[in-house]
Amino acid sequence: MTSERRKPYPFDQIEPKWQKIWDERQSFHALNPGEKNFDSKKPKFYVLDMFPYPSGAGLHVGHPEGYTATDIIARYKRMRGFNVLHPMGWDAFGLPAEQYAIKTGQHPAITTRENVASFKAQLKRIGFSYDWQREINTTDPGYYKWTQWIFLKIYNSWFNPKTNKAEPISTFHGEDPDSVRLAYVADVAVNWCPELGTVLANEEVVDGKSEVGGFPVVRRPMRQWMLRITAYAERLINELDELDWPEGIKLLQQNWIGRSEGAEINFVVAGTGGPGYRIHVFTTRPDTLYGATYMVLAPEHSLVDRIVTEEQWPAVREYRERTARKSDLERSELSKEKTGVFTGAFAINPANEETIPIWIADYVLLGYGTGAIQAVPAHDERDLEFARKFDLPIREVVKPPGGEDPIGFVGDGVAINSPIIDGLQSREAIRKITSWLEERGLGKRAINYKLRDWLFSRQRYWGEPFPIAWENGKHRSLGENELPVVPPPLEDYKPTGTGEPPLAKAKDWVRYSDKATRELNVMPQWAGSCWYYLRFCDPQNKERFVGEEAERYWMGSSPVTRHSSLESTPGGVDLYVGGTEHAVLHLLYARFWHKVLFDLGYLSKPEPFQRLVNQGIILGEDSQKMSKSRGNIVNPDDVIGQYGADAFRCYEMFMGPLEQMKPWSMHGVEGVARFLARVWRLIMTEDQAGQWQLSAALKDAEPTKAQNKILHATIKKVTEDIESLSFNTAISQMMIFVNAFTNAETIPVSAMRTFLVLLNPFAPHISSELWEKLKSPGDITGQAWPSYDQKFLVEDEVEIVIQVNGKVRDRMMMSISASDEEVKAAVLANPKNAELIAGKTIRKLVVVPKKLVNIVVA
RNA sequence: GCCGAUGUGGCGAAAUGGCAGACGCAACGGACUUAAAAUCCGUUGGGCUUUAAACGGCCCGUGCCGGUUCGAGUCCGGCCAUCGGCACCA
Repeated sequence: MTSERRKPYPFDQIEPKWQKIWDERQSFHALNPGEKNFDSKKPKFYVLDMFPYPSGAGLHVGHPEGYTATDIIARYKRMRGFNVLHPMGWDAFGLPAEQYAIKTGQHPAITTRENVASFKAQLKRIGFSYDWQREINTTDPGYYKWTQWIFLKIYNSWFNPKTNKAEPISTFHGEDPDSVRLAYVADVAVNWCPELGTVLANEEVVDGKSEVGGFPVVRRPMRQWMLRITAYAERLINELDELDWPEGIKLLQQNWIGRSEGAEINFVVAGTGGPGYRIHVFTTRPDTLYGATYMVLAPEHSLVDRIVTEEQWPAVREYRERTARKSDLERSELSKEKTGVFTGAFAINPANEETIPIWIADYVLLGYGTGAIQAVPAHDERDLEFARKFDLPIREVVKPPGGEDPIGFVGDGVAINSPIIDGLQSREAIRKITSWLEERGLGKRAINYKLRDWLFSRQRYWGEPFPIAWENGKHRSLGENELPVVPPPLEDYKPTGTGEPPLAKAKDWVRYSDKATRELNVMPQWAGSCWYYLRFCDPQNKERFVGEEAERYWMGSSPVTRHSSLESTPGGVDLYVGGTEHAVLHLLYARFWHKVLFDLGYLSKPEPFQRLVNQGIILGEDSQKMSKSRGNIVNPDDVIGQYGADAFRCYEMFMGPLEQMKPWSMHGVEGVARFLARVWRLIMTEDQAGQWQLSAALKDAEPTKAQNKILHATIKKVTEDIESLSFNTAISQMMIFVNAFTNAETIPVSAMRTFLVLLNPFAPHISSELWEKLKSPGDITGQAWPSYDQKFLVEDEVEIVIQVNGKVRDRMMMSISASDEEVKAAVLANPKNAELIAGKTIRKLVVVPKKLVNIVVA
């Protein structure tokens, strides 16, 4: 015999069998409204996974964690009578395929096709109930045609501040529509990564290095496409309120958007007076205006050139060049020590007409606020550090409430040395000085956001080309009838190294017409994932990015979930599960696109995802992050080969709470596999010849009272636990059920059938097979979810715990119907208790009905 | 530095303010077996104690310190540790 271990039950036969049946019957295909046999009486449920990038490395055990959770929900909801949309697809544009193409010359489309095929095979092997007829791929021209189409909608829109929403550009009546488009071109200092030969978004840069590959990143001005996501900052914050997302994720987005309320104040450059010589600063603390003893402009600020004095020019020029050369990494590394240079110019403080020096320093960022600040060293840590280093004056203008040292105090207190607002609390002082400034035209109330516009172009090959042509230095959109814009075939995918995109190499393709050339940049990987959940509703539609009726149905209101108190929820997808790594980027970008399309009237809801759940990371057996270098990666194929897909699924869920980070354990898989084998042997026994036969203990008998109790307790617990995504405890309860029936002389078939239905979402293969073996009617996936009967759960008697001063001393059985008074009397009559409380005074007697009595004595 | 999450046996974990450790793993003991695997049954937080042995009895125990309460893993205040996010955002 080889070392091949005998399988505890024949999962290696039944799992492929049922997967094939589901495929052939298309058991999980969801019909759209208007299709034949569509049942409009059923409520809808849209349960979505974050679709994967099909990498060459294949699936690891982290992917199927969330996928298993959603699959359980999908199967459960179907049994509860919902029309369930549960799709899967591929986020297949992106760097790895392109890098691979550079190395091997193989077209990314080929690698992508191969990787998708192996990912799909792996997912099918786990038995997920995806509707594969709805499979989509972001690199499919039939898909990215609509990604480009949405870009055109964004390009041809502007954000009308009066209506607070996006409108077609034709409704804009200003001089230059190009200045307000939601997609625009700007020369911006971008994160240029020489190694990758491309520009990266802020979010793709970690600690001054590229997130992919860890290469150094430097700042460099380039002409780039930007999306005006900042126009939506307010709505992106406010409309989080009614979403059922983890509070932590909402907070992450709020902080990312970073709303600050304050004032914009105008300073005039001394000795000039012209309107072109005003410095606008943003501050959250206008009440400290009297404490401003100098000003700082960002080194790149446009006013610097015009105000620097003759003798300061060399120093300023030298400083600017030095900061421009700094990479992000250097800027943050050197941030401990403040640097800066005096411009030689002075400004006038509008509050007291005082003349204060103007400096430049790289601790003031061009991209935030107005790129200029009033420096109040007494009440701002950074200004204080700077003032101390360069020996600038420090003036206290806020008195701390607790009598702390006012120097460096940044909290709220009472205004001092500030004639207009002296004696006022900070909050009140802010209000007063802001109106004072407003009345005199010296400033105004203002709100600022940390959020920047979205850098939307990449100098790469493997992405969606822009549907844009250039003529005489001006951009214009291509017609919708020209979509999709397909990237040209290339022999050489390598970056040009100059910052010019690889598409420049396709000379014929680039020439759009005699006069016009094509845009050479491609879109970032986020583009395809910004709207894929919409395409799933109607993936084959050739006329529209999503059919109106399909969108209204799947992205519309579903019966109110318990997580929301609202009549109608703002989000369309009922449950979205994925990793926290997308907490800000993908989820913010998708919300932004969704809102634009909603404003333009293409969608029925203002938010894409009503309920979001983040699955926790799965660590290796050594409790370390899984990684190639640690050699602790667990491959699902190995686990399934040894224990079966059902055991794999159940273990993924049994490990612990879904949201929690937890380590993998092969022993744990074994335990769950044993549980499934026990389920099998509850119904099947092996005869002399080694054949599986129906167990002799199976009878068409009524369950005993005890059996009914545990059966109904299991129905109750499993149902409630699935609803709350507490899959681990649902499985525990099913284990308790199986333990109770193991060794039972009589196993009622009816109880087993009910149990198999409960088990089905978790372990669909074994439950399907046993359902069939029991000659049960129909297919198990078409069964109705069982409900429990309270009458089986109630007992005649309950155990009452007796405590003395909070400590358990005894327990006794009491009738369920006993009144508090009867319980008290019985407890006091109990001889053992009498002994315990002998010689003491009873101070109090606490009775918790059906549970406990606490005798408080002294 | 700021924000957030987490902290319970040897391990993964469970517990509407009411018996801490369900369920699983590991370990140990037993049954079955020529033997092993598999399977089934049992023990298993720590300490003390009664007893010939067993049953039992008592005390301590949910990161640390304090509070509220008849009663706290759970609520409140303060700390510590680990992980994640942000980080010159004026």
